[in-house]
Amino acid sequence: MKKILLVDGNNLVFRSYYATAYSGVIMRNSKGFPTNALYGFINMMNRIIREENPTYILVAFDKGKTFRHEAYQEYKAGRSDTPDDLKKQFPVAKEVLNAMGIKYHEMDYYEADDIIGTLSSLAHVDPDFDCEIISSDKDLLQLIEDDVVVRVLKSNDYLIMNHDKFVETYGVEPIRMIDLKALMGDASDNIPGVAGVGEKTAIKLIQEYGSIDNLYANIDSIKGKIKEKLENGKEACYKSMELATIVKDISLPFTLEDCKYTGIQSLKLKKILEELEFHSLLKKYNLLGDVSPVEVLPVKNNNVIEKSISELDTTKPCSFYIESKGEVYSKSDILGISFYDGKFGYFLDKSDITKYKYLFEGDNIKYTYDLKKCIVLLHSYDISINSCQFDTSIAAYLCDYEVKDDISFVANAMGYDIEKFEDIYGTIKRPIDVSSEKLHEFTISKAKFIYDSVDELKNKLVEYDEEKLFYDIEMRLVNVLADMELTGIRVDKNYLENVRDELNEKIISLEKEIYSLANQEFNINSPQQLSKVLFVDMQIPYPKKVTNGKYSTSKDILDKVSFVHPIIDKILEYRMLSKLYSNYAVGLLNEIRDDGRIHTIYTQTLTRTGRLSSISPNLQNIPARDEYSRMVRKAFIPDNDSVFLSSDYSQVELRVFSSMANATQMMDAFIENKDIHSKTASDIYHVPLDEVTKSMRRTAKAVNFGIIYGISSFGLSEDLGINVSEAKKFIDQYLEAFPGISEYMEREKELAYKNGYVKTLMNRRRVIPELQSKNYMVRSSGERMALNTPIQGTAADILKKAMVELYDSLNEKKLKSKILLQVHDELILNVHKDEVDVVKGLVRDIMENAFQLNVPLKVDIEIGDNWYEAK
DNA sequence: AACCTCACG
DNA sequence: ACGTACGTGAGGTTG
Repeated sequence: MKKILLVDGNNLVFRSYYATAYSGVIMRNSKGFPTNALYGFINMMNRIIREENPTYILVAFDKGKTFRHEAYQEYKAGRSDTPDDLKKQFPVAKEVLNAMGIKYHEMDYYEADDIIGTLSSLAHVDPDFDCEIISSDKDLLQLIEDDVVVRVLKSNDYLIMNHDKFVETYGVEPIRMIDLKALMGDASDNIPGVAGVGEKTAIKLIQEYGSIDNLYANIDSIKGKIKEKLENGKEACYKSMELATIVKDISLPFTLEDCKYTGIQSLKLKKILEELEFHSLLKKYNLLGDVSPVEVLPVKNNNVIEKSISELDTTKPCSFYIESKGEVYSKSDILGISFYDGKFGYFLDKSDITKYKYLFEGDNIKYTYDLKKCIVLLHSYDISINSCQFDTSIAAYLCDYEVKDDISFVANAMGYDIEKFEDIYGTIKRPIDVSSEKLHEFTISKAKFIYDSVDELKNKLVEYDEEKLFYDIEMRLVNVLADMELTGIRVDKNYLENVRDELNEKIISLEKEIYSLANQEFNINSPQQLSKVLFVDMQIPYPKKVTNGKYSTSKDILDKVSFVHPIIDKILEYRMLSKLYSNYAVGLLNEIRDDGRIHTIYTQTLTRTGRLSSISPNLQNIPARDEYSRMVRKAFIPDNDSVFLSSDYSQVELRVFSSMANATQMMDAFIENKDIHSKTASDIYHVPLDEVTKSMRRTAKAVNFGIIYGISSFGLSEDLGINVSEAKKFIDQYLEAFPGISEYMEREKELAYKNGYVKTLMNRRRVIPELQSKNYMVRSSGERMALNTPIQGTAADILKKAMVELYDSLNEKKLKSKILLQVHDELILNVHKDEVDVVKGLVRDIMENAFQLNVPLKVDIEIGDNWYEAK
């Protein structure tokens, strides 16, 4: 069976352009020619060739001059904002395809879609051909047949849509995509659709009526608003249908057989890539040196000469990379370690690690990727790492790359070609046997990437003004976190086992009660079954409007109907206990290591705001709010002769906010050390402080939280259980009572729109592409991120800074006390009994002076014999 | 793998 | 007219 790939070239070029253009800066070569769309396009084509290894391929383009539709004028209007910088790149894209040996086609009067439609239908009738269409445009889904699939491109990966999957997703045949588009329209293709009808309604209508024609034939069976909309939009609907229909029978000057993939023409490609200054791609295609005109070159990673590890010069800077396997790194196996000195590669065999201890402990400059992991991995060999001044994973994180455990993601995002870990070693289920030769080659290619990319990342850190953040906070924090992970926290296993058994008994008896109240047995953990039992079988009224035809069984819904039937409270209790059981009793017990301690792993390069995250297990979400939390928190205990000290920042995010917004009234409250929520209540309700009621304080507290999250009246109303207009009133009163805040928020948003990113007080950056979205929801969400990130991020910066200072200070003073945990605004320390007073003073001093805001920082410190009591 | 639910800040 | 609070991780069910 032959297979032809049909690529929507226009779509790919557009996507590549807008994927990077949003950041505000368009990539250009030294002559100023825009290259951003080409870069993404070529990489994408390269990936398609690599992954699909096609024998037949065709890329279709719009000719952009004349189209079949009368609606051309409108079409053109919709696209007339195509930037010049983008238009210029199309001809070059076609040259590149030529050089890559890939056929492309464009045609007067027709769109790329029509060329693809025609070829797919040719492939469909030809028994020798299967067909795969590649695009992110859902319009093309109408072409799906049993032997025609569409690879729908998503932001980072893709989804294969075949006939069955389409039917499953939309509940109608693929050809009905036309009818759906005719109803719901498509802004990006300038298809109007029926005003007021969205995806949900469209799907429902077509599922019910089968087609547009049948829908209008039976228009009288529809009631209300929808009927009105359909009648008003009838003309637009039929017009849209015409626009949405892809032509499948144009006459093409070539056949499927003519679309053979012929492979790269090296010289041609080299010339174009050089002109574009795509050095990484030249490297990828191995086109750097002399290229013979006939040779079709394979893509190769690494042609570094490997020398014996004993020859590595320990006085020169070098990069190293530890290749390791295993899901949780501190428990994982080292496969080998590579070095690269700018010229040669070296490989250190696992069995020789101890012998070459000096390579890590010398004071020459070193670079690596995920230094914390390296420290933890080498700790068991009794090796420490000195003078590692640059961690690529952290630098890339600060430069807003998406950082994963697998180095290949960052490397490929930066234009280097490193194969994915999985592609080399397979998965746990299906491991691939890797020869020693390959292991050396792959591992060295990673060390080489680290070495080669240092300058580029350093420059970016300078450009973004993040050097201090990088060197003085994040790089120093690596050592602190490594130490915390290695130290771990002691857990009373026996006690926790008792808790587990106790919970189990309670759960079993609750289960019985619930079954008898419901008069049936079912899986309480299944939201689907539970909603049926409650809202269908037992007829408990659903307290909210039903969305998507589904009942939610979440806590806030159940809370609202708890008075209706005693089963509700039982279910809520069951839920709480089973969560406690599986997540915090069994879950934590499974994480206790042989040393009787739990060693969480902190991820320093994950969150979009600068916070840490904690995994395997997550020790940042141990219950704290209700009485049950006592049971779990009591299981965490200090070492012998020690106590826990917990120190948490009081209202740090609000303090940061008031300082950044220069909200003087709120700042005064902090300066005068007043209860902030009561003070807020007093100001928005215009009553004296001593007349603030509990309910007023609760409302004020909710609004304060809302401010931090980037307030919306809907969100506040949900939180307070009031209606939206009341919530809006509170917000208005708040903004009136605290002059400056509203202006501050507008300023922040404006800046975010202008720059495309926001910054914390320590210059941590977050790019917010959502702000460019045409979708109101997505854009508003972006605005909330723009408001929240500087606050949450600055608070994170502050605690990180305090951590490195405290860590150094404890070491310098030779104190035995150690930082064990970080939970976003608090630290938990194991403090030796002799050191309690001095450490308490030290912690307070360092945390409260970690950063100079326009208001004081304040910490609350508690001491206890377990985590519960220290809180 | 995606979704729901719920634990934390 | 949209359909929502910000940032996380984990376990369970379901497709």
